[in-house]
Amino acid sequence: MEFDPNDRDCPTRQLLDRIGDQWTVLIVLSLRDGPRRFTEIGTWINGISQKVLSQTLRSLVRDGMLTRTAYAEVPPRVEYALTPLGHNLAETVTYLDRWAREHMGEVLAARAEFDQVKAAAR
Amino acid sequence: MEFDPNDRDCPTRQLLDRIGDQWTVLIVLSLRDGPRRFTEIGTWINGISQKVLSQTLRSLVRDGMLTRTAYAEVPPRVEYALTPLGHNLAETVTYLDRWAREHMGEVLAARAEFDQVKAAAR
DNA sequence: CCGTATCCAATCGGATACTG
DNA sequence: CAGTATCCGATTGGATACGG
Repeated sequence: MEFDPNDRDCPTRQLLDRIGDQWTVLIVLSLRDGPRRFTEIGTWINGISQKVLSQTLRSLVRDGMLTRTAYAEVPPRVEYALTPLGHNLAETVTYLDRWAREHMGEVLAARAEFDQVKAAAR
Repeated sequence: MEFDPNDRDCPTRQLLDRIGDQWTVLIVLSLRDGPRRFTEIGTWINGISQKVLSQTLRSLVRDGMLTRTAYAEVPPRVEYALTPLGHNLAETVTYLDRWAREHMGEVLAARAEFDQVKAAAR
């Protein structure tokens, strides 16, 4: 069976959309080194709201990337962990992470250059 | 200099956001094999509107990923091509593409499983 | 602690129409 | 052909409040 992301109706398009979700990448990265609790993830990822974190986690569980384990304790404890499939994604996403860190300087420079030329054109 | 995508104000966050843009990935992929024209890209990527294509291309040029070359012909011809930086991103994004194609089946199965269990719970 | 529910502002993105 | 401009519906996501 073949998948073609260019096709609007191909499910891979949905997958790329998911990765495209800015939060998915960060959540997956945050779980590379082992399971974490709900609040831990939220703290690690600066700026995500509780609602969005909850939504994103749920859909990642649904897609088989994460497992959710609730312990019957007081106070309650819930841990999220990557599945094998999730780990696989994490590896891929790690390339993105590395790329962003390595090339951010070039991008910033390109932007400055672009904006300057544009301003000079007036 | 260090970058931390977890920090809300870190520019790498913006970079990941850009990659997160569903269209960026597809546009970059469409240019892997060489320069293409505006309409070509739009045709290859099923479902993108002219407006969004235009916007996305412009910001990719600004970020130094793409070059835009306009030829003084009638009818006009404009070609977009990856810069070295863009090629670099393309390689990284190719991993995503491959990942999506290879694991789409598993994701689909996980979803079906998840929805079934959820339905049975009622 | 770990969420869900609701409201609402802002952004996104499609459709359409119009220029160089 | 390669865009830009405008309108507008749909989606997103934050803030807040509340429940298990």
